[in-house]
Amino acid sequence: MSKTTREQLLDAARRQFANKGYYGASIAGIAQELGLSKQALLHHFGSKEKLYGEILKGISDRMLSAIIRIRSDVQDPRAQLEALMLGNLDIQAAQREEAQILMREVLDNRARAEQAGTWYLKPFLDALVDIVRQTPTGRGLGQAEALALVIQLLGAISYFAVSEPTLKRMFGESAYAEMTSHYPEQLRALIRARLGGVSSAPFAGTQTA
Amino acid sequence: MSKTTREQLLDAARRQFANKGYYGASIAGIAQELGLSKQALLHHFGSKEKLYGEILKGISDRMLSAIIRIRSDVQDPRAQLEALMLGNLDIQAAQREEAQILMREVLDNRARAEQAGTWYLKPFLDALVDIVRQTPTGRGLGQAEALALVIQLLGAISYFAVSEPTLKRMFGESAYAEMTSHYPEQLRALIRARLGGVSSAPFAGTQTA
DNA sequence: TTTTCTCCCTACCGATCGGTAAGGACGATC
DNA sequence: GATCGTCCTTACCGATCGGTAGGGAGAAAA
Repeated sequence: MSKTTREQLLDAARRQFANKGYYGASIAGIAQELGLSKQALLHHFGSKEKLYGEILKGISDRMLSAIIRIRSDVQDPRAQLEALMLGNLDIQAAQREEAQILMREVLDNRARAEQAGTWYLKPFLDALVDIVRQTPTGRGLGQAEALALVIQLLGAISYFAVSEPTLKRMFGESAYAEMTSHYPEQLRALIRARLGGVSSAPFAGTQTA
Repeated sequence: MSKTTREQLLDAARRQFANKGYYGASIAGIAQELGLSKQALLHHFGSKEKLYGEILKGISDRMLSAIIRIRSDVQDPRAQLEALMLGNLDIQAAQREEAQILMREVLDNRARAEQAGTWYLKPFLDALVDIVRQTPTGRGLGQAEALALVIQLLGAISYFAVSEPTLKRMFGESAYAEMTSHYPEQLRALIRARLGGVSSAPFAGTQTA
């Protein structure tokens, strides 16, 4: 409740960038959500580009810290993957918006500030490839094959997070809710089918014998 | 070489809509690609919305006819899935652009002409769910669970098609090319791991015993 | 030759975009 | 009380957007 204007603006901006994209969202529209003029927004962030950059940085920071935390908390690489996929890239409101922003970033391929949108994805992908190649299935794979597998898994979860509004409209609220309730288990099934099952509970952090 | 102006405009429009999105692409920019003015484009299509609609319709027609063709040509449902995923949603230039457009359509969630972007996706998804529920693995799944599985598979391939420019920039042309060469086999591995292997060649259309 | 149709042009319109300029309200500091 | 920085305002700017109005070139039809 005691959120600063700046934080409220960031929230509104994240929502609008996720829903309409960078060009589709206007700084006037974002500011209007709080009953402010666009110059109030410019006062806090300087320019639209800088505002967007701050949102990207927030996403990046969250992802990287999640990697570090999970890699130190969890031992089994397959459990690490499950935790990263189901935990970090979760399906909560803010997380889904972030997934949408990332998907747009990947789609747009624009040279925004020296590929600001991609430099921070690289360490995330590298870490995932690294983890995959530590699993029994992944040990036999080359770098490119492991990357292909990572992209598949990322796609499986991102696509779901991203297509929520469309799926809702297509199948109705209740059908979508039912599907959502099944999605984590289906995702776990996919990861295990492809990489081999994890011995115990996903977050247990099974010690390396 | 004897492509009509109209067809060339459609090609240019598809490319620009894929790269920049609906709002990012301008009709003046599309027409300029052929050295024409935007009124030349408006003469052929009437409005930007109608131009975009024609492109969506083209994608829709291609997808639906692929479903019909494959469902009649191939018997085994798992082989149908493989054929639809690896054949229809292929990774050629035009197909990739179509995948990008569809991804943007799914992301945007705008009410364009009574959800023009989604009505034609529905039968495609319905068909895929139908096919999945004919496989040994899918027979035990409810509608929602089967849909979740379909979204996973669609995500795995769409995400790859869509993130090509980003991946290229991140890992370099050669690494991307190597990954691309491995992708179909990795995708087949994913489908088989999740749905059970197909007895013989994927396109053989194994008769129902 | 005149008419008509196709295809494309220049010129212009209102709306909206991101951003600048200048200043008012208000609390803290001196 | 005067000064200063924070936060926000209205007013305005140039650029670009999709779309309209009207006309010119040129082939086909009369």
